[in-house]
Amino acid sequence: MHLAGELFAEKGFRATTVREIADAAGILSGSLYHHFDSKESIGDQILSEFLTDVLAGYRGVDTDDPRAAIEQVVRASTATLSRHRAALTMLQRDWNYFSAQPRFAYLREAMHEIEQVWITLFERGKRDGQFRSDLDAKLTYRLLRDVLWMPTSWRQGEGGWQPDEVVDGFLRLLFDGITARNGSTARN
Amino acid sequence: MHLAGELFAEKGFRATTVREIADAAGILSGSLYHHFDSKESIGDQILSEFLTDVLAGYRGVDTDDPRAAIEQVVRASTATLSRHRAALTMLQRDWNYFSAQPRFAYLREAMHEIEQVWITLFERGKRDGQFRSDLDAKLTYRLLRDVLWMPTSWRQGEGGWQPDEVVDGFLRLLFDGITARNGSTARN
Amino acid sequence: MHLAGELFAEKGFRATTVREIADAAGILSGSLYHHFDSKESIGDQILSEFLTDVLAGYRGVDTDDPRAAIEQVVRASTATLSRHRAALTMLQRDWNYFSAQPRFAYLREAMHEIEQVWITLFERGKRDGQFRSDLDAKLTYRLLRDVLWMPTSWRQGEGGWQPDEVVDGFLRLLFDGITARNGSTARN
Amino acid sequence: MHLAGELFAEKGFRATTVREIADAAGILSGSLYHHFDSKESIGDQILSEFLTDVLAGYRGVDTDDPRAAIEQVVRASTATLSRHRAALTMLQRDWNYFSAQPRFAYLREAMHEIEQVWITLFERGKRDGQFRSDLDAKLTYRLLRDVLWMPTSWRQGEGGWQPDEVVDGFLRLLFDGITARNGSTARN
DNA sequence: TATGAATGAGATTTCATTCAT
DNA sequence: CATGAATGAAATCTCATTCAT
Repeated sequence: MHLAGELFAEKGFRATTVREIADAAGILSGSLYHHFDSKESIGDQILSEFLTDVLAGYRGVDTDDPRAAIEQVVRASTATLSRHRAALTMLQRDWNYFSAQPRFAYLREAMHEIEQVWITLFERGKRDGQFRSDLDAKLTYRLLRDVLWMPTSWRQGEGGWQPDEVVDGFLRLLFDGITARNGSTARN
Repeated sequence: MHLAGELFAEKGFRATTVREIADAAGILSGSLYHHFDSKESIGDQILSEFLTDVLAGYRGVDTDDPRAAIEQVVRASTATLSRHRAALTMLQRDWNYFSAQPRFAYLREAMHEIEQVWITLFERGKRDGQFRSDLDAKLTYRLLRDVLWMPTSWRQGEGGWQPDEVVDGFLRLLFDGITARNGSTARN
Repeated sequence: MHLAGELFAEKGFRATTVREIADAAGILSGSLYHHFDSKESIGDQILSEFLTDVLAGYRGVDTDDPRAAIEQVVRASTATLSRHRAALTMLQRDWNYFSAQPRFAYLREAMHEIEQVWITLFERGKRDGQFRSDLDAKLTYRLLRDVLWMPTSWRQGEGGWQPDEVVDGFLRLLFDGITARNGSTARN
Repeated sequence: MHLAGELFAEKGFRATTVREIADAAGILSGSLYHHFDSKESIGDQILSEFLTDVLAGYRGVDTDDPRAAIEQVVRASTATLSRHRAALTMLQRDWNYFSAQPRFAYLREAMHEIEQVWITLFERGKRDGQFRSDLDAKLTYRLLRDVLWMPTSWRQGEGGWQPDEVVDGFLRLLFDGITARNGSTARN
């Protein structure tokens, strides 16, 4: 349910009451239970759809060039993430709560698969000589994920940036950093 | 209260019950109220100490060189943030909850002051020719803050990185990106 | 409805939900209301059919000899009860619930009629000298009814007894007790 | 809690609400949870105390003579049962509900131990020649238990019998039946 | 200061029943 | 007749907070 996701994103999963969801849907709280088994099954549905979508994006990479692959992953991620903004916020905010439950074991599995994709790309780029040889693949992934996966709410509206601007700015920063230089390599 | 902060960091502010805090302290829940007015006053105390400390770090910058200043700010932030991991998690997770309350108005003010410091540094670096002239100062700040302010739990232990390694990796990424190049400009 | 009765017997009237009955019938819960006015009307139908049947058995006694009459009543009761196991369990388990409602006033009336039959037989047997003169008719009836009316689930299958074996065992116990004696007076 | 047991006995475990218990105790429903973890833990406490007491009575038999032992068991049972009238009714009424839960596994175990005591006594009496040799020990136990364990509510007040009268009537019935005879063997 | 019983508001969930289609 | 969405009352339970001792 889309409405529920918005509320979970805005107020947090625990802090959002079933009654608030029902109110937003224009029905009584008890009536929600015709559509869902429990509050947690709503969260389950939102999160599992989200991760299925994210993984599909990662698996759709169709190039062997690490730099190009990273660009594809970033653009795919960003698109997916903005489509599932609510789910992403839920995941960030209540990761400890969700990931501790057996029902949500797939969260850890999906995150692990995602990490592997990034690390593999970094390592390949280092062997190719395309990336700095002293790059710590795992550390870099962790730092990146923090940016890419940050609740994207501020990326729309508030700052007035278009999604593409944010992605371009991010890729530029990722490949080249902020230092001025002759002949930048970013942005094909 | 330090114990309370740890619990808030682990389970979230809302999800942590007063009884859990009291249990951790080895007293009964009712007895907590001899030490604190309310659960929110515990949160208030933790968060305000945290932000006071962060701002002190930002105000301690003692150089006019943007690049050096950014390094100082990053190192100071990282140190402060790792000292207040609990507070940081609380802020991230329940930002909407806290920032909506008049009692926590200082949160927005502090965040605004921090943003101004970064933007000023970026703009000065662009004028100096030290940073790329097409850098979007505000966007870059937002992207950076996401990394710097991410709950840092993963940065210790799990990956086995020392704090300095994380900071260095971050600065290197920030200044130079991941692309290989002759004559890196990063430190050490 | 037979399905409903089985469920009431298995889980109790209160604990059985309308949806469970509908599920067992292969329809949706709302559709049940095309067949019945309410959950209680299902209970009403089951219980009234049961008691009608029981009373018919009691009224069918066609001998004046108390001992023979008791045998007839016991055999008739046992047969009826095993045909209405579900109803019997409902009556036992939720007697307080049903008997407090005006709709189910006939329950008390039927039970009273049954008690009168037994007491009359005992008193007649005492006058005849067939039964012990110190027999407390009412107390004996109460003790007996407890056995006869016990939910008979254990009497089938589990122990492997045939219905006749149970009845014979009961009658033998009733007439002679457990003590060994020369020349038993029990049947077969 | 004694009050809760009375209500459970009167209305059934499921049908008794936590609020009714709290009302009876003169507190609010939420306040009950200072004393008990859950409604079921109240039931647990009541039932386990009851069965502990019953088993103690059975284990206290101090004679090898089957007839005397049965009398001891009956008298002990009756005393215990009347002390735990509420628990007994709960057990009868909601046996299916309780015994299906892992938490209440001890119920089945206790009932099994009790059954063994009776069967052993009957078998010994048959070998001694004291009881009828054609007595079905298990069937007789089941019939007896139905009487002894029937909710004893009616045994007080309504009929006006003293507990001893009921026990004596029961024992007389058990040993000798209802048939008139020269020289009864009942009642030492 | 600590205890522990109690409060009272509110959360999630259940369920018999209704009704437009 | 059946569906399935919705109702609304009520049930169990949680939890921050208070207060007499």
